[in-house]
Amino acid sequence: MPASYTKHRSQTRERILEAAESVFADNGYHDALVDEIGQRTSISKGGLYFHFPSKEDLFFAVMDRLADKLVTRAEKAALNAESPLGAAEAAMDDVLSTLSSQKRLARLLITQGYTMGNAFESKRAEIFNRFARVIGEQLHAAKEAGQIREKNTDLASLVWLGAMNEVIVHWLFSDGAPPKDVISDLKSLLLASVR
Amino acid sequence: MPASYTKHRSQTRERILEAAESVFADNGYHDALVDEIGQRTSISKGGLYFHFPSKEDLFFAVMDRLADKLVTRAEKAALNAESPLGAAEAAMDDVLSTLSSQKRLARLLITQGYTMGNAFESKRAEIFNRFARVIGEQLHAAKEAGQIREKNTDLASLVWLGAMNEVIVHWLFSDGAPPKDVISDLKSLLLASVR
DNA sequence: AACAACCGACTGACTGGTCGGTTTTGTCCG
DNA sequence: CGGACAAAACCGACCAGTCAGTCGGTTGTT
Repeated sequence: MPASYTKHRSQTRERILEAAESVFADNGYHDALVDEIGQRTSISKGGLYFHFPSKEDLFFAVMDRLADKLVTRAEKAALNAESPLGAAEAAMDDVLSTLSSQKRLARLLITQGYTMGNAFESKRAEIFNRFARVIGEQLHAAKEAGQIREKNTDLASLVWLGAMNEVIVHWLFSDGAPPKDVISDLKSLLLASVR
Repeated sequence: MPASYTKHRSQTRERILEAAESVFADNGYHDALVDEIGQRTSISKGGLYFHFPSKEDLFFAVMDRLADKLVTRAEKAALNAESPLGAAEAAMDDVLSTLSSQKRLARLLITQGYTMGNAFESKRAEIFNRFARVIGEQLHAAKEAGQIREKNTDLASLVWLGAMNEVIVHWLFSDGAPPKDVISDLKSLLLASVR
């Protein structure tokens, strides 16, 4: 296979992922039509199936890509903090700010996968564990540094994540305030929980 | 319509709801088959549709019934506490204990509805708001009583609920500890968050 | 008789995935 | 350079399974 193929190949893959993200975000896994992804990319169904073996694979690829982007951003934000606890705050702050301006992606990340059925559970766990680890590592470091007194940092990171998740869901489903508007209140609640 | 009809009618309705709960819990809304609910009740599909106008209506009826049971239990548990904050704890405790022994129902309540697609969002919001209100009212009372210093009790109840939710999901998807095993640690975390 | 309750074969819309064929791209060699 | 060959990339009509909901008919109750 000539080298120049691979370049074009990955460009097309990216184009498909982009369109698929959009279609999945709007309709959820189940109600998303492969044909619609085809239309938005101007690639026929057969062409799509040349690049991805199944709708399910395509969806997982979309989710992994999205999680990568968000986790990478959050980790970078955490680097600029001067203390472990500050880093945990910064990561949280970054995720909530980012999603606040992209409601569709927030929906995709948090709820649209469930429409797939039970097969989604492990993928959801995988993705949320990645986020939990980012928070959890910082909380653990904060404990080592004597910055907080909470011992069960794994549980604490679950609590933080759950709180973030619920705030987002409330925004999505009940027209609650955008997450970024409650970041400051949320921070003091969660900081108080571990100190 | 003779009176004796209504009695038998509501019995049958109950039988259907029971079976439907089981089938929806195992398979999620989308993958659940109306025919299977028929088999488990020994009522044909046509008979089912005599009692419920659609699969969707049946599902919502199941969810409402489940939420009723849990909320009622939780409210009763809250009554025995001697302080508002104690009542909030008791409600949380009760829900987590109850669900710990009924993994299938926990799944149904927390994730299986999503498989329905976007139409589920408002029902999810409705149900979670009921739980949030139970917690929120107690936290509000606790604030009035000077028992806690947190002002934003609505946000706090969202945080509590989100934390509970995430603990349950972690148990469901990642074989984490059953919620009842972390109740005590969770309590101290959440109490610390508002005090 | 009148109406509730129930039956279950059938329909019709839906859609993921396939596959035989076509077009495009890159390579090799005279 | 050009033209022949192969592989990649793409096409889209079609297939096959699925399943909620329907409806004409039957049974049971008052």
